[in-house]
This record gives sequence, C-alpha cells and structure tokens, in this order.
Amino acid sequence: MSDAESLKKACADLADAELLGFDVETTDLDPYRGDLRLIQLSDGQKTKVIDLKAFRGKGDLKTLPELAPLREFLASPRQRKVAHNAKFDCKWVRHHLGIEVGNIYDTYLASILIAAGEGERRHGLADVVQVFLQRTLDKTEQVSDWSANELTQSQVEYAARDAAIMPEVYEKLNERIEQDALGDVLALENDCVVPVAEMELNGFYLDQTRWREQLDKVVKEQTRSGLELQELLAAGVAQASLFGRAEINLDSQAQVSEALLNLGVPIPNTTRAWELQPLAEKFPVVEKLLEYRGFAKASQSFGENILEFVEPSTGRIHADFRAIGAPTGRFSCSRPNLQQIPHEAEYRRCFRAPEGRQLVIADYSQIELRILADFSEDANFIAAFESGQDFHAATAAQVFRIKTEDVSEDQRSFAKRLNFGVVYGIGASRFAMMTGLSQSEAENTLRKYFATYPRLDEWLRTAAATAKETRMTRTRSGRLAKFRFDENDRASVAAAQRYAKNMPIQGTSADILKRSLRVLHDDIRFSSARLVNIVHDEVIVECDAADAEATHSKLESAMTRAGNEYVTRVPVKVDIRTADAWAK
DNA sequence: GTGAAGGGCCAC
DNA sequence: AAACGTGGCCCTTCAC
Repeated sequence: MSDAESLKKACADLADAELLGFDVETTDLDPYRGDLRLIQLSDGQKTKVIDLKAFRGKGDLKTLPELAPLREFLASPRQRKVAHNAKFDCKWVRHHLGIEVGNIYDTYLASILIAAGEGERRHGLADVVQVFLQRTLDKTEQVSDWSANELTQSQVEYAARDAAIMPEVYEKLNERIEQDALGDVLALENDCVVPVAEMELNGFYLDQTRWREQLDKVVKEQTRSGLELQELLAAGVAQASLFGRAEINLDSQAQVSEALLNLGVPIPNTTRAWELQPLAEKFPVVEKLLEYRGFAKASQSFGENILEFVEPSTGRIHADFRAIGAPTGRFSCSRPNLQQIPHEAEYRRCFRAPEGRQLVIADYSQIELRILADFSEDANFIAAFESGQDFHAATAAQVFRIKTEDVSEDQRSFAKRLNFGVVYGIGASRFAMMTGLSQSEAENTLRKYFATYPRLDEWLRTAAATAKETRMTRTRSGRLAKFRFDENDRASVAAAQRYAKNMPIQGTSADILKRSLRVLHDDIRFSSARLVNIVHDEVIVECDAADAEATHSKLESAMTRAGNEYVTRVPVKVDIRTADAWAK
C-alpha cells in the first residue's frame, strides 16, 4: 500500500497482534547511501507491505503526519517485532523515519546463540528456515532492484513472504531458546540491537588532516627504512644471483628469509617479530627488518585504507559491529576494525571530538581478573582487589610473601604476566618462554601462585574437568559454548580445556559490556550524548562540551551498575576520563 | 582477475 | 612436537 488511508487501516489491522514479523527492503546496504523502500509487517496471517516511495515526495518521512501511525507502531514496545538481523532494519528505520524500534526479537542472534559456536552453520534467514522449519526460502529477489518505479509482483511477494514467515520462525527458535536456557542471554542481546544500530549510525569522527600527517611521516620512514634494508639484504642476494643486485620484495617473507639465509643469519622456523628479536642485537639486518616491518604495518593497515571508510555526508567512520563476533559473545568489528587501532597516541589522537563536543572514555579496570576472582571465590584473590592497591603488586606481595612496598619491578612483572596468563589457561612451558625462566623455575613460580590462590586453582581445574565431561560451558548470563575435541588427541583436549577456562571469563566480560550498552542507552536518551565506539571493555561516548560532566557521571554509573549485575563478590572499577581525543 | 590459505601483527 | 583466549586485515603465494 502507498496511501495514508490504507496505511492507517493496516496499522489498525495489526494492532491486536502481540508478535509481528518485521522486515525492510532498501535500495542499498548503507542507510547513508540508499533509500528505505518497503516496510513489511506480518502477524503470520495478515501481511502489510508499505511502499514508502509514494510518501517520499510529500516531505520528510521523519515528520510527515501521514506516516505517524506507522512510526508510532514501530516505536511502540507493545508488539514484539521479530526480525532477522534486526540491526539492519533498525538502522534504516532510525535514519529514515527517525524512530527507535521498540521491543525487538532478533532471530539471527537467536540462531547464533543456539548454535553455541558449533560447526560452520550459517545463519542467514534461508539457512535458519531450512534448519528450523525444513523449508526452502527463495532469496533471489533480495538483490533485485528495489529502486524501480513499479516493483514487480514477484518482488512484492518476496517482501511479504520474508515478514510473514517470521512468527513461525520465532515459535520454533524460541522453543529451542527455552529448552537450552538461553532466554536471558537472548534478552541481553536483543536489548543491545538498538544501541549498536545507533552507534553505527553515529559513527566515530576522524580528523583526516591529523591522520594524513601521521601517515605521511610513516610513509617517509618506511621508504627510508626500506632502502636501508634493501642495501643490507643486497649483499646476500648478490652472491646468489649472477645478475648482481636484485630488488627484493620486502613484504615477501620467502624472499626476505632467503636473503637472510644467504647472509648467514640463522633464521628460526618463522620470521615473526618475537622470534627475530633475539637475533636483532647480533645482526643489524634483522634489526632493520623489524624496523621496516613496523613502518610497513603502520602504513598498510593504518593508512589511506582507513580514510576510505569516512562517509562523505557525515565526515565520520561508520564501522560494522557484529554483536556475536566471537562465540564467547565478544563483538567483532570490520570495515574498518575500530577495535584494533594502535594504542599509540599518534593514531588515537586522530579520533577526536568535533568542535564543541567532548569524548568521555571509560573502561573496566581489569574486568576479566575480577570476573575470575568472582567465579573462583578465592579469598586471597578477592582480597588483592579489595585492598584497592595496585593489583599486580598486591599479587606479587602475596605470591612472594613480602610487603607490597617491597615488591620489585621484576616481581610485579612476573605477577602481572601470571595474572594474565592464568585467564588464558597458560602452562609452565609457555610461561617459561615468556619470562625467560627455566622450565623448573617457571613451574615453581606457578606452584607458588596457585598455592597462594587455592580456590582459583580449584576453579580452573574444575572448569577443565567439567569441559571434558560435558563438552560445554556458560557465562554468567547463560551464554552457551559447545566444543568438540578428540579424546585421543591430547593437544585437542588441552585446547578445549584452555577454552573452557577462558570462555566463561571472556564471555562474562562481553555480557557486562552489552548490559552496560543498554543501561547507558536508556540513561543518555534525549541528551546530546552519542555512543561512538566500543572495544571489549571500553566505551566511548561523544557529547556536547556543556554536557560533558553529566555524561561522565551517567557513563560511569551505567557501567558500574551493569558490572554489579554480574559480578557481586568483587568491586567493579571503571576508569573514566573526559578528553578532546581518544589518546591518553 | 578472483579467491583461499598462510604468515604476520594490530587490538583487548 | 608442543601452542595463551578472542577477533580483523594486510600482504604474498598459489590454484583456478
């Protein structure tokens, strides 16, 4: 339909439904580039396909009175809107109709939660319909031309079908969600859809001039370093090649390895930085290679490519966040990945607040260790946090049985690396390699560590043992991870056990971050504050300079409250600052 | 030309 | 022989 009267009637027709399939068709994948063409709503019996093309000519869709019934309908929390990858639909409705969709149920996220990290299962709507309804869904019209003046019968039918099937998909999926006790974690995920959709629409402002200045510097350095490296490597190639000096592709590890061999450098199995590092002192060419690699990485991964993601109409970067990017529940981010911007100030200072705005940057302090303390209920581990002192120094004091003020820099460093290693299920050999201790010294230190924290030791052992039996584990929200391993393959058992130790910790951290996004969203509504980036345990909000103080306390409070919902035996600490830019 | 695999490295 | 968890993206290499 495409007129005001029938739109009003359509909304009234569906008003009594508790559950509605919800879908949109658009002329592009990017809401900043294309138009929202169709909105489809269905209770499973009655299906309404609303063509916005006719309304577009009449004014701004955000305020057009004729669309008011639709906007109210979508915003209302009364009907549950069931959509597949609802983030997509929410972004379009938010951007083009100015509406925050109320009461979302995302079957895409539900399907991923049910799969619990198992197998290579796909989660497109057609895949989910196949698995849960044993029916084949034709998606060929998905990529058809949705900008045509007149849509074909086939297009309209396709659009209607996608919405009409959703209530049925919901029934089947939700049955499994209940069976697998995934209701709470799905609610957590559904609550995040709108905050994440808005974060992507908000984008993160990048100072392109600063970025380019930094890039120019790096490229110059890379060129200089590359020439010098070429010089040093040429000596090796000259002997090997009758034609004398040949250009080496410095980005080819095969060519570089060969040249290094010719120079008599005893290269290890790999040419990774941490393997080459010990050789750098003896061989200037290795040192030069490492220097070159640093500049190459910087210019290739954090150069022009990032600038290409700046949306011209906003001057900002609108990255793509996947809510369940990892089976642990962590987000992943791409195009570009704003979660891997180098920590150095030269890069992060380019991500700044525009004129008149400020950034409020908050992160959970040592959240994974606090979660581990909370899980294990180890009195000493908890005490180390409750002391309020430097945590790694406090553990060093406990492990080495000395006063905190007597802890040496070395001892603190050992404690720090142990604390982090433990979260990943580290073994003595890896710890030895990491610290330069001998195997037996490493074993000794680990033994002392676990003697200090007996309940922690116990928790980790139980996690590993249970994993072997049940082949699954959960986070605090009930997020489930299943894993496969071959009982006869010791390496695969060990890998599964490390995962079983780490997943509940990493995953609970993800739960907490997600919860904080929802709490924050509700707290900053109707203010100038906008969520612009998240990095696993960090949240970045941009706001008017005048609102900085209020935003600061709202963010701190939201994150603390979210943390306290999942971590109760250990204090949750949020480090927070207001700044012009992301850099410290 | 396109795509997958592998090495390498950035983040937490 | 041995590897400490989760990602994305760059480049080269190699197959089609």
